[in-house]
Amino acid sequence: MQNNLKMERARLKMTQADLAAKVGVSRQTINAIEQGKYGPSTILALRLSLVFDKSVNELFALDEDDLN
Amino acid sequence: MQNNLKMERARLKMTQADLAAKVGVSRQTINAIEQGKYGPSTILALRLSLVFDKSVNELFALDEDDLN
DNA sequence: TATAAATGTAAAGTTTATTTTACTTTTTGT
DNA sequence: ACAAAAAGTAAAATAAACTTTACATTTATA
Repeated sequence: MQNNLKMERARLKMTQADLAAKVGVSRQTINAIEQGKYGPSTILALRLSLVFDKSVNELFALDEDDLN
Repeated sequence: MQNNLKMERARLKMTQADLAAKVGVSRQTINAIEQGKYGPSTILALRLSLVFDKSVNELFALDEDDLN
């Protein structure tokens, strides 16, 4: 799964810690997701959607591996 | 977290087993999500988004409990 | 260029998502 | 009404998300 978190976060000039606090997870979780180590829960994706004012589909996309 | 899976699935006249097969999870997972027992991963939410041709934000919504 | 802030990373632990098996209840079709 | 299909449920197991602590590296700034 791909994502624009790093870009969107830069757009809002937020640090990983800022974002983590805003969506209620640890800084490491944000970091891991940005590094593509794993994907978020849908609840977290929706919270990020709120913060960035972008749909989950705009923030996250399936890549080849995820398409079946 | 709330969702319209049951509705959307009805719209496409699919059974829980059909849907499960199409998105690559077990029938019980679809059932549990429809019953609100837990939320899906973002990967699964995106796959459901594909099947129903609806955005993740249209399919799933945060409720009071999830808003902080 | 030194220091602070931000980011990356890793291991061990907890919680939540998902599977499998199996059974019960409800709905649909004849 | 009966049989078959679909949906609901539950327990035990595994996998994935997330936390905490701790430290190393990179980037920004005085």
